[in-house]
Amino acid sequence: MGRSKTALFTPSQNELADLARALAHPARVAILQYLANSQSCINGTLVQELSLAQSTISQHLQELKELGLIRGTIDGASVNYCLDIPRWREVQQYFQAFFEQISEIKTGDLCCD
Amino acid sequence: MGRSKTALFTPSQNELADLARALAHPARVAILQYLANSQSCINGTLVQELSLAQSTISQHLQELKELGLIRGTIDGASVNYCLDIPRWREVQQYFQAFFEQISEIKTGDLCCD
DNA sequence: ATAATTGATCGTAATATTACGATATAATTG
DNA sequence: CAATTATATCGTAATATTACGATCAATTAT
Repeated sequence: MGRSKTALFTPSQNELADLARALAHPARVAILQYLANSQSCINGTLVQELSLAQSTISQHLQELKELGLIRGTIDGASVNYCLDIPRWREVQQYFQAFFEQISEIKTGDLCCD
Repeated sequence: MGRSKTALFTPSQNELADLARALAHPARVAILQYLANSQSCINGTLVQELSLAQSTISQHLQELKELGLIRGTIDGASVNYCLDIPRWREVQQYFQAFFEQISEIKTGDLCCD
Protein backbone atom coordinates (compact mmCIF):
# COMPACT_ATOMS: atom_id res chain seq x y z
CA MET A 1 0.00 0.00 0.00
CA GLY A 2 2.91 2.37 -0.42
CA ARG A 3 3.42 4.07 2.91
CA SER A 4 0.70 2.41 4.83
CA LYS A 5 -2.19 4.50 6.12
CA THR A 6 -4.66 1.92 7.37
CA ALA A 7 -4.97 3.74 10.70
CA LEU A 8 -6.71 6.61 8.94
CA PHE A 9 -9.69 4.48 8.04
CA THR A 10 -12.39 2.69 9.98
CA PRO A 11 -12.04 -1.05 10.67
CA SER A 12 -15.06 -1.55 8.48
CA GLN A 13 -13.49 0.30 5.56
CA ASN A 14 -10.26 -1.63 5.93
CA GLU A 15 -12.12 -4.92 6.18
CA LEU A 16 -14.09 -4.33 3.01
CA ALA A 17 -10.94 -3.24 1.20
CA ASP A 18 -9.18 -6.44 2.29
CA LEU A 19 -12.05 -8.60 1.10
CA ALA A 20 -12.16 -6.72 -2.19
CA ARG A 21 -8.45 -7.27 -2.60
CA ALA A 22 -9.08 -10.99 -2.39
CA LEU A 23 -11.26 -10.73 -5.48
CA ALA A 24 -8.97 -8.23 -7.17
CA HIS A 25 -7.09 -10.77 -9.23
CA PRO A 26 -8.65 -12.82 -12.01
CA ALA A 27 -6.77 -15.94 -10.93
CA ARG A 28 -8.40 -15.78 -7.51
CA VAL A 29 -11.81 -15.18 -9.05
CA ALA A 30 -11.20 -18.20 -11.25
CA ILE A 31 -10.08 -20.30 -8.28
CA LEU A 32 -13.19 -19.43 -6.32
CA GLN A 33 -15.44 -20.22 -9.27
CA TYR A 34 -13.64 -23.48 -9.85
CA LEU A 35 -13.97 -24.48 -6.20
CA ALA A 36 -17.66 -23.61 -6.33
CA ASN A 37 -18.26 -25.80 -9.36
CA SER A 38 -16.04 -28.72 -8.55
CA GLN A 39 -16.25 -31.64 -6.20
CA SER A 40 -12.60 -32.50 -6.61
CA CYS A 41 -11.07 -29.31 -5.38
CA ILE A 42 -7.38 -29.99 -5.10
CA ASN A 43 -4.44 -27.77 -5.83
CA GLY A 44 -3.10 -30.09 -8.54
CA THR A 45 -6.31 -29.87 -10.54
CA LEU A 46 -6.10 -26.09 -10.42
CA VAL A 47 -2.63 -26.09 -11.91
CA GLN A 48 -4.03 -27.82 -14.99
CA GLU A 49 -7.11 -25.63 -15.06
CA LEU A 50 -5.41 -22.25 -14.87
CA SER A 51 -2.13 -22.14 -16.70
CA LEU A 52 -0.03 -20.68 -13.96
CA ALA A 53 2.93 -22.17 -12.15
CA GLN A 54 2.19 -24.42 -9.19
CA SER A 55 3.91 -22.06 -6.79
CA THR A 56 1.87 -19.12 -8.05
CA ILE A 57 -1.39 -20.92 -7.49
CA SER A 58 -0.29 -22.03 -4.06
CA GLN A 59 0.42 -18.39 -3.28
CA HIS A 60 -3.06 -17.32 -4.38
CA LEU A 61 -4.57 -20.12 -2.33
CA GLN A 62 -2.71 -18.94 0.76
CA GLU A 63 -4.10 -15.45 0.33
CA LEU A 64 -7.64 -16.74 0.07
CA LYS A 65 -7.01 -18.93 3.09
CA GLU A 66 -5.70 -16.06 5.19
CA LEU A 67 -8.92 -14.16 4.60
CA GLY A 68 -10.85 -17.26 5.57
CA LEU A 69 -12.54 -17.58 2.19
CA ILE A 70 -11.34 -21.11 1.64
CA ARG A 71 -10.21 -23.98 3.83
CA GLY A 72 -7.76 -26.74 3.10
CA THR A 73 -7.89 -30.16 4.64
CA ILE A 74 -5.05 -32.57 4.22
CA ASP A 75 -6.00 -35.75 2.38
CA GLY A 76 -3.01 -38.02 2.15
CA ALA A 77 -0.36 -36.47 -0.03
CA SER A 78 -2.70 -33.83 -1.38
CA VAL A 79 -4.87 -31.08 0.03
CA ASN A 80 -8.57 -30.62 -0.46
CA TYR A 81 -9.37 -26.98 -0.83
CA CYS A 82 -12.94 -25.80 -0.61
CA LEU A 83 -14.96 -22.70 0.03
CA ASP A 84 -15.72 -21.86 3.63
CA ILE A 85 -19.45 -21.50 3.17
CA PRO A 86 -20.35 -19.79 6.49
CA ARG A 87 -17.54 -17.32 6.07
CA TRP A 88 -18.58 -16.81 2.50
CA ARG A 89 -22.09 -15.80 3.50
CA GLU A 90 -20.56 -13.34 5.93
CA VAL A 91 -18.48 -11.82 3.16
CA GLN A 92 -21.49 -11.58 0.89
CA GLN A 93 -23.33 -9.72 3.66
CA TYR A 94 -20.42 -7.35 3.96
CA PHE A 95 -20.48 -6.45 0.31
CA GLN A 96 -24.25 -6.28 0.23
CA ALA A 97 -24.31 -3.88 3.16
CA PHE A 98 -21.83 -1.68 1.36
CA PHE A 99 -23.81 -1.72 -1.87
CA GLU A 100 -27.04 -0.95 -0.06
CA GLN A 101 -25.41 1.91 1.76
CA ILE A 102 -24.35 3.34 -1.56
CA SER A 103 -27.53 2.80 -3.53
CA GLU A 104 -29.81 4.15 -0.80
CA ILE A 105 -29.09 7.50 -2.36
CA LYS A 106 -31.87 8.69 -4.60
CA THR A 107 -30.84 10.20 -7.89
CA GLY A 108 -32.26 13.58 -6.91
CA ASP A 109 -29.97 13.84 -3.91
CA LEU A 110 -26.88 14.12 -6.02
CA CYS A 111 -25.24 17.41 -6.73
CA CYS A 112 -24.23 16.80 -10.30
CA ASP A 113 -27.14 15.27 -12.19
CA MET B 1 0.14 -7.51 -11.77
CA GLY B 2 3.70 -8.67 -12.08
CA ARG B 3 4.07 -10.19 -15.51
CA SER B 4 0.62 -9.68 -16.78
CA LYS B 5 -1.52 -12.71 -17.54
CA THR B 6 -4.94 -11.22 -18.15
CA ALA B 7 -5.23 -13.13 -21.43
CA LEU B 8 -5.46 -16.37 -19.45
CA PHE B 9 -8.76 -15.40 -17.90
CA THR B 10 -12.24 -14.73 -19.19
CA PRO B 11 -13.38 -11.14 -19.80
CA SER B 12 -15.88 -11.66 -17.03
CA GLN B 13 -13.20 -12.74 -14.55
CA ASN B 14 -11.00 -9.81 -15.49
CA GLU B 15 -13.91 -7.39 -15.23
CA LEU B 16 -14.87 -8.54 -11.74
CA ALA B 17 -11.23 -8.38 -10.66
CA ASP B 18 -10.98 -4.81 -11.97
CA LEU B 19 -14.11 -3.75 -10.14
CA ALA B 20 -12.90 -5.43 -6.97
CA ARG B 21 -9.62 -3.61 -7.30
CA ALA B 22 -11.54 -0.35 -7.25
CA LEU B 23 -12.83 -1.25 -3.78
CA ALA B 24 -9.53 -2.72 -2.68
CA HIS B 25 -8.29 0.39 -0.94
CA PRO B 26 -9.88 1.88 2.17
CA ALA B 27 -9.46 5.41 0.83
CA ARG B 28 -11.59 4.58 -2.19
CA VAL B 29 -14.18 2.87 -0.03
CA ALA B 30 -14.25 6.00 2.11
CA ILE B 31 -14.55 8.25 -0.94
CA LEU B 32 -17.49 6.26 -2.26
CA GLN B 33 -19.23 6.31 1.11
CA TYR B 34 -18.62 10.01 1.44
CA LEU B 35 -19.99 10.71 -2.02
CA ALA B 36 -23.04 8.61 -1.20
CA ASN B 37 -23.75 10.57 1.96
CA SER B 38 -22.88 14.04 0.85
CA GLN B 39 -24.59 16.62 -1.27
CA SER B 40 -21.48 18.74 -1.56
CA CYS B 41 -19.19 16.30 -3.21
CA ILE B 42 -16.13 18.23 -4.23
CA ASN B 43 -12.53 17.18 -4.24
CA GLY B 44 -11.53 19.84 -1.72
CA THR B 45 -13.99 18.59 0.86
CA LEU B 46 -12.52 15.13 0.55
CA VAL B 47 -9.05 16.41 1.31
CA GLN B 48 -10.29 17.65 4.67
CA GLU B 49 -12.34 14.54 5.28
CA LEU B 50 -9.63 11.96 4.63
CA SER B 51 -6.23 13.08 5.75
CA LEU B 52 -4.36 12.34 2.58
CA ALA B 53 -2.54 14.70 0.26
CA GLN B 54 -4.60 16.42 -2.40
CA SER B 55 -2.69 14.71 -5.18
CA THR B 56 -3.26 11.30 -3.63
CA ILE B 57 -6.99 11.83 -3.46
CA SER B 58 -7.06 13.11 -7.00
CA GLN B 59 -5.29 9.92 -8.05
CA HIS B 60 -7.88 7.75 -6.28
CA LEU B 61 -10.66 9.78 -7.89
CA GLN B 62 -9.16 9.19 -11.33
CA GLU B 63 -9.11 5.46 -10.75
CA LEU B 64 -12.74 5.44 -9.73
CA LYS B 65 -13.56 7.59 -12.74
CA GLU B 66 -11.77 5.29 -15.16
CA LEU B 67 -13.92 2.41 -14.00
CA GLY B 68 -16.99 4.58 -14.47
CA LEU B 69 -17.96 4.42 -10.80
CA ILE B 70 -17.99 8.17 -10.37
CA ARG B 71 -18.41 11.17 -12.64
CA GLY B 72 -17.00 14.63 -12.32
CA THR B 73 -18.65 17.76 -13.65
CA ILE B 74 -16.80 21.03 -13.70
CA ASP B 75 -18.41 23.75 -11.58
CA GLY B 76 -16.41 26.92 -11.84
CA ALA B 77 -13.00 26.47 -10.33
CA SER B 78 -13.95 23.23 -8.64
CA VAL B 79 -15.26 19.87 -9.71
CA ASN B 80 -18.38 18.13 -8.51
CA TYR B 81 -17.78 14.43 -8.12
CA CYS B 82 -20.66 12.08 -7.68
CA LEU B 83 -21.53 8.43 -8.00
CA ASP B 84 -22.65 7.25 -11.40
CA ILE B 85 -25.85 5.61 -10.22
CA PRO B 86 -26.73 3.58 -13.35
CA ARG B 87 -23.19 2.26 -13.59
CA TRP B 88 -23.26 1.56 -9.90
CA ARG B 89 -26.31 -0.66 -10.21
CA GLU B 90 -24.53 -2.50 -13.00
CA VAL B 91 -21.54 -3.10 -10.75
CA GLN B 92 -23.74 -4.30 -7.93
CA GLN B 93 -25.33 -6.78 -10.34
CA TYR B 94 -21.89 -7.98 -11.31
CA PHE B 95 -20.91 -8.73 -7.75
CA GLN B 96 -24.28 -10.19 -6.93
CA ALA B 97 -24.08 -12.56 -9.88
CA PHE B 98 -20.68 -13.69 -8.69
CA PHE B 99 -21.86 -14.25 -5.13
CA GLU B 100 -24.91 -16.15 -6.28
CA GLN B 101 -22.78 -18.33 -8.51
CA ILE B 102 -20.66 -19.16 -5.49
CA SER B 103 -23.37 -19.69 -2.92
CA GLU B 104 -25.52 -21.85 -5.18
CA ILE B 105 -23.37 -24.67 -3.93
CA LYS B 106 -25.00 -26.64 -1.17
CA THR B 107 -22.84 -27.59 1.75
CA GLY B 108 -23.16 -31.28 0.92
CA ASP B 109 -21.59 -30.78 -2.48
CA LEU B 110 -18.23 -29.91 -1.03
CA CYS B 111 -15.45 -32.41 -0.78
CA CYS B 112 -14.00 -31.35 2.53
CA ASP B 113 -16.78 -30.90 5.04
C1' DA C 1 -3.56 42.22 -14.82
C1' DT C 2 -2.26 39.91 -10.55
C1' DA C 3 -3.16 36.97 -6.85
C1' DA C 4 -5.52 33.21 -4.87
C1' DT C 5 -7.92 28.91 -5.23
C1' DT C 6 -8.98 24.38 -7.17
C1' DG C 7 -7.85 20.32 -9.09
C1' DA C 8 -4.87 17.50 -12.47
C1' DT C 9 -0.50 15.83 -13.68
C1' DC C 10 4.51 14.75 -13.23
C1' DG C 11 8.36 12.76 -11.03
C1' DT C 12 9.74 9.75 -7.78
C1' DA C 13 10.44 7.03 -3.47
C1' DA C 14 8.52 3.46 -0.68
C1' DT C 15 6.06 -0.56 -0.66
C1' DA C 16 3.17 -4.43 -2.35
C1' DT C 17 1.89 -7.82 -5.72
C1' DT C 18 2.57 -11.22 -9.16
C1' DA C 19 5.05 -14.87 -11.16
C1' DC C 20 8.45 -18.28 -11.52
C1' DG C 21 12.15 -21.66 -10.63
C1' DA C 22 14.41 -24.01 -7.04
C1' DT C 23 14.11 -26.23 -3.03
C1' DA C 24 11.92 -28.19 1.17
C1' DT C 25 8.52 -31.20 3.38
C1' DA C 26 5.38 -34.81 3.80
C1' DA C 27 2.79 -38.80 2.21
C1' DT C 28 2.53 -42.77 -1.14
C1' DT C 29 4.25 -46.17 -4.07
C1' DG C 30 7.43 -49.63 -5.56
C1' DC D 1 14.56 -47.49 1.87
C1' DA D 2 14.38 -45.04 -2.71
C1' DA D 3 11.49 -42.91 -5.98
C1' DT D 4 7.46 -40.46 -6.89
C1' DT D 5 3.78 -37.26 -6.10
C1' DA D 6 1.60 -33.20 -4.02
C1' DT D 7 1.98 -28.97 -2.00
C1' DA D 8 4.39 -25.19 0.53
C1' DT D 9 7.99 -22.01 0.99
C1' DC D 10 12.09 -19.26 -0.36
C1' DG D 11 14.48 -16.10 -3.19
C1' DT D 12 14.05 -12.94 -6.58
C1' DA D 13 12.86 -10.29 -10.83
C1' DA D 14 9.27 -7.72 -13.01
C1' DT D 15 5.61 -4.86 -12.40
C1' DA D 16 1.96 -2.20 -10.00
C1' DT D 17 0.26 0.65 -6.32
C1' DT D 18 0.37 4.20 -2.98
C1' DA D 19 1.74 8.57 -1.40
C1' DC D 20 3.73 12.98 -1.58
C1' DG D 21 5.67 17.44 -3.08
C1' DA D 22 6.16 20.32 -6.98
C1' DT D 23 4.23 22.20 -10.74
C1' DC D 24 0.78 23.25 -14.33
C1' DA D 25 -3.77 24.90 -16.09
C1' DA D 26 -8.00 26.95 -15.36
C1' DT D 27 -11.12 29.78 -12.80
C1' DT D 28 -12.38 33.28 -9.69
C1' DA D 29 -11.48 37.24 -6.80
C1' DT D 30 -9.09 41.62 -5.89
